[in-house]
Amino acid sequence: MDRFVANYTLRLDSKGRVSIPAPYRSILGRDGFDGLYCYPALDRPAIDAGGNALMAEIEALIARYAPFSEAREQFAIALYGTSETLKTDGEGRMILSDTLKAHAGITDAVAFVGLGHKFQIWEPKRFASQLAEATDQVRELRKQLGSQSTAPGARE
Amino acid sequence: MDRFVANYTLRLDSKGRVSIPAPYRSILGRDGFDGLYCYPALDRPAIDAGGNALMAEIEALIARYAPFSEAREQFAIALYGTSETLKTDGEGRMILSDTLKAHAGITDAVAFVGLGHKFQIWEPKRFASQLAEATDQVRELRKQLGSQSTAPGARE
DNA sequence: TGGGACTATATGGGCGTCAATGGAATCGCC
DNA sequence: GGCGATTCCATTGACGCCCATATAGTCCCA
Repeated sequence: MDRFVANYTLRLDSKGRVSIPAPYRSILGRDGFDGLYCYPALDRPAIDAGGNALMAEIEALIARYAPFSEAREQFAIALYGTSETLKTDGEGRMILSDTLKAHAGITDAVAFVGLGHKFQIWEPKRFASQLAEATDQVRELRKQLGSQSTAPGARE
Repeated sequence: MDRFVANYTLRLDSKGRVSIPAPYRSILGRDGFDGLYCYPALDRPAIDAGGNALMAEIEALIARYAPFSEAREQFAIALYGTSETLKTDGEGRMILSDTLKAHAGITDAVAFVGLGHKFQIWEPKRFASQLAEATDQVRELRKQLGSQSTAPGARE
């Protein structure tokens, strides 16, 4: 299966449009999705985005609960209620809603970050610091790993 | 299959009319439903609404119980008995009945909230707090899922 | 191997159409 | 003949769609 990888930083034009990186577009195309399915990430100032694969994932999560059950309604409100299917124009651009931009703190540029089956959209500066933090953590973890004689396996 | 997603807040005009969001209208149209099937949500200050798909779901729910059983009668009364089929005007607007507006506490604006196979209509402020609650619950559940070794599609 | 043509991607802008909303006009029932 | 309800028309702002330009990477060919 195709995966979203790498990261790209692109600018919004005066009308708030952003090009979806061409590599991502072709993956979405093969996924058979016209447009872009996205929603605010739960505990990060970022936007989760993808195609049918991502939507199926959300659906599976909700489908585990019986119709009309309390839990299902709550999930549906939080997940479907905040999801959007953005249209793309002939040039492969989209327009982020104000809600999404506010959640991620996006103003005039965005960073697309591939996460495999989906990708995230960040405000570039926030992504940079997020990436630095993640890198630090990995570096720290490597130090610990390096001092061990046996293969990793222990958590923390 | 098309799903109701995202949320839109629209205002009632002086005659109590509200536009049904265009994306929802097109889904209802494809569903082959003229008008809007709706009823007060069972345990929330909101209105459940949809088309043929929603009606079929309710029918399936009721059909699970034996004819003339107490449960079936109760469900039928609660759901069918309170359902309404609202007409839409040429511009895709509807007029909520006083009963429905009272149930949801609606006065001069409403929030349409996509839940996949159906959507709900809320008083905007109430929806905001409900959404916050639902999001917290999902976030909490995701933590639990994240601690499992085989996490099903958890929302990042 | 270096240069030039070509292609594709990102970006900018103009314009027509549609959606949301407001109000007027018409029809119906009492 | 009122009065509410329904249908029709008007406005405005946003959005979709189209075309233009630039820049970078690629390919071809001398």
